[in-house]
Amino acid sequence: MPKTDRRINRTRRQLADAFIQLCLERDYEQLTLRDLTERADIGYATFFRHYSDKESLLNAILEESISTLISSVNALSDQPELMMTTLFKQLLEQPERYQMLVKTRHVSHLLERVMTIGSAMFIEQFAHQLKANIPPDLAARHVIGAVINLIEWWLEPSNRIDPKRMGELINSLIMQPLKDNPVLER
Amino acid sequence: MPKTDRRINRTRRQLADAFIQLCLERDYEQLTLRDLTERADIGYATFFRHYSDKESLLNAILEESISTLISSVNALSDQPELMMTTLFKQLLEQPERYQMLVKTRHVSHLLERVMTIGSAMFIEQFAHQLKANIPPDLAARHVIGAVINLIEWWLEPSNRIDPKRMGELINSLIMQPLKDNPVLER
DNA sequence: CCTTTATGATACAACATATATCATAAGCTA
DNA sequence: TAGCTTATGATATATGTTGTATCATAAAGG
Repeated sequence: MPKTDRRINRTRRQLADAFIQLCLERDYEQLTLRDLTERADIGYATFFRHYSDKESLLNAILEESISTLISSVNALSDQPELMMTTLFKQLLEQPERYQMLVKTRHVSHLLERVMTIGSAMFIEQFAHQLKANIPPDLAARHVIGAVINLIEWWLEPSNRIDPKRMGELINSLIMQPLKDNPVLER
Repeated sequence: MPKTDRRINRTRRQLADAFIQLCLERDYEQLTLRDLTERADIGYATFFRHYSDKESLLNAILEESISTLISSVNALSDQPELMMTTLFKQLLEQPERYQMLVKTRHVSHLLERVMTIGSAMFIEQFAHQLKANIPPDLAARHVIGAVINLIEWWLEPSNRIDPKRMGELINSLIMQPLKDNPVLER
């Protein structure tokens, strides 16, 4: 792999940082590339030498973040609660970045992206012990959607409770209710 | 209350219909007002005589829909499962409209809007029987976010399972796990 | 040190938003 | 039905954004 020019890395880092800042300050929709390049302190035309448009930059940040998260969590797919705890610890490394990502999730189609990744993991872990009469599609969607929902809540600075506790809560509120525990049947 | 000119109602109905169609065909972001007025078959400038911008039109549709939903569901706040069943039956009256609304939820801040409405209802119904150590904020956010998530899933034409069953599933997957049932304590 | 390449600045075309104007058509009222 | 009122359509225009092209300069790499 050829190493990349320092200037390229520098420009892209500035763009990503400015993008995250501005997305949290105002709405993604009304963030213009002029604002962005000004905040990033690079020339306007330079933007297009790296990304074709605003959405491409967002997707680049998303893909990089997903890689980071996957590699920190991948080995724990057989221990859902620990996996969640580890995930929240990782989010704490760059909370603003992940806040931006969940805030703009409709643009990047983050949910669909995570569904693709997480469904296999989910089915392997849960499908065989699903409660009767719960459509597996619905179950997978519920787990992933509900976790992303709580992540979004938790990323608000005043809501950042202990990652371990978040793991426990997610386990008892989302994971356990899916399992075929007789006492849960109505 | 003064009755409104037929032309006004007609124009607004055409705009709303075209808006719903186009939002489902492509993304909200790249839907232009020229596309919209052309599809609605009204003059471009006429749009601004009714709404100040694209977002205002969306919010008008949202508020009208929320009113409809609330009045169909309001009396059932003490029977969560029946309330959910009734809600899903109501969604079936105009599925495309509600699909559009959940798809554009980031623009209209639908979640925040529903949180405002639903939190009071939620606290009255659940707060006194919340499991120990679950922050009420988190619980409210979880219920409302998870229900909206399943609504979005269910509105896909191939996922429209029986409303009564959806009520049962939501009750067992989302509502019950919040309650202070001893057997659920770990 | 010399070559390569990323950047900054600038100009420009295409397009979208938002407003203003005026003639016309449609609706309301008596 | 007649006549007044008002919403609409068409058009022109100002403004701002996107995306591309060009060229001189500065920075990086070998």
